[in-house]
Amino acid sequence: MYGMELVREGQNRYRLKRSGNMRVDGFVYVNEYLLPLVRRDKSLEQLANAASLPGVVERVCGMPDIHEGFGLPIGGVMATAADGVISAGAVGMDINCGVRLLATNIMAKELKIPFLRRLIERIEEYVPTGVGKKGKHKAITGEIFEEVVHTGSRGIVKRGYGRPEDLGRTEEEGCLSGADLGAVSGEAYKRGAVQLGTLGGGNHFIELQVVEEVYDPAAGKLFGLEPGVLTVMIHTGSRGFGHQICVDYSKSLLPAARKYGIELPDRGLACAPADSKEGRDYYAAMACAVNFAFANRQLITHDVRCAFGDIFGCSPEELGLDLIYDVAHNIAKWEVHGGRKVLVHRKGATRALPPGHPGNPAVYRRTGHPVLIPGSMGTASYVLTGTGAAAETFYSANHGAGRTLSRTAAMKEISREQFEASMGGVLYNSRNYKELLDEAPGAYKDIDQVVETLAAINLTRKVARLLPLAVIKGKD
DNA sequence: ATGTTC
Repeated sequence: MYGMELVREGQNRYRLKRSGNMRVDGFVYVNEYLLPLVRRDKSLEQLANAASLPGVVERVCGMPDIHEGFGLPIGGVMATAADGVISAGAVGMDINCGVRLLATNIMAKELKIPFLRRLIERIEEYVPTGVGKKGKHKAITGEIFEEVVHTGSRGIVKRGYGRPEDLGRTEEEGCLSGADLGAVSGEAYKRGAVQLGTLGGGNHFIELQVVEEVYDPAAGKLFGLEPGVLTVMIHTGSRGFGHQICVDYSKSLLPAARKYGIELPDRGLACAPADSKEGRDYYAAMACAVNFAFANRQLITHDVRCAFGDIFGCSPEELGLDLIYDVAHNIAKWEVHGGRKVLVHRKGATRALPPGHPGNPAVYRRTGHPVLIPGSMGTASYVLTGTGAAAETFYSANHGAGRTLSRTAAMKEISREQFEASMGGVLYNSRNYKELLDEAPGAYKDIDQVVETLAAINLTRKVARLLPLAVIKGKD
């Protein structure tokens, strides 16, 4: 359909030149290791498709962890003007899939392997994991769910599941405004109302980690990250609730696009003008799922703190377990870029505001907020900060390692020996390695390469590298 | 990602 011509624009940056119906160019950020990977699937074609949508501004961006998705590639950023479109497929199935990181005041080397195992077993007693699981908190009723989709983390913290300071350490303070449950289908309501406080499956996890290296001691100190410290990373999203909202609106935005005379390059990019009834409805429903996901991670944080308190035999407060930050990886948000208000769709991309930007929480104004990048199970994760130079990506960074094998390919191609070797002794909760093969480190790109690609050209700054000790994955 | 082939 398009030539997919990539022109090198200096180190690690390639321009996807405008052709066909594209309204803007694309920037794709890859190094020598990642460049061949980006051509193995339909990522570039999907990026070009997004660049053809009405109202798209400046450029579409492909992060180093880019891979083929539904509509927009995962690792894609698209910003649209106030008179442009909003697209459900450009946010993704798992709305506000995201990550939060807790810092303890415990030195990881003090913990023996049997103790770590007891810790993850106790966390699993609190947090249901796996596809289709329902929440355990009897007090979290349908009524609370209805409030939470409008108030996000706030509705959870005010009931005692968290600390007031957690809110200021969450993107959007844990609540995206404009949510309206009236825009959500009965089906989505039914699936979501019972899933608060559940981890889910796929790439979601709770991981115990140790700070291996700190690159920026000043930022590290502010974040509570010093070498040897035990951290907890929580990666989950809006579960069946966000999934159903994406499915519902990907369908209903098809006739809407026709109605407004929008030529769709791909059904996966079904969209409507952001300022239309259909577009506003999607935004209102998406915001419900965003708030659900913030609340979900908040409730799980509470459960993790309880589990630590149980196993250490003290109050969780004595162990630190402070929230460092919580970031969204799949979201569309109104932001000001280049002096105008645009709707930034980030799908598998992390907001990365620069130091001094007023959108940072007060506590992180000087450094820029922490940018949390989970690696695959068994491999390192990173904490970064944004830079002023990243204005060209609408202040966005990559969101993880990014897949290199599909789930089915990974199940078929990775042997038990390869799996165990790649895990390097990291504890995991599953009794059967086969349940985890689709998430094996070998199914993902090299996280160090992905992170270095943006850091090398000053689009991010590395703060710390974290190594996994024990991981809880969703399983049946 | 997902009541994973509603």
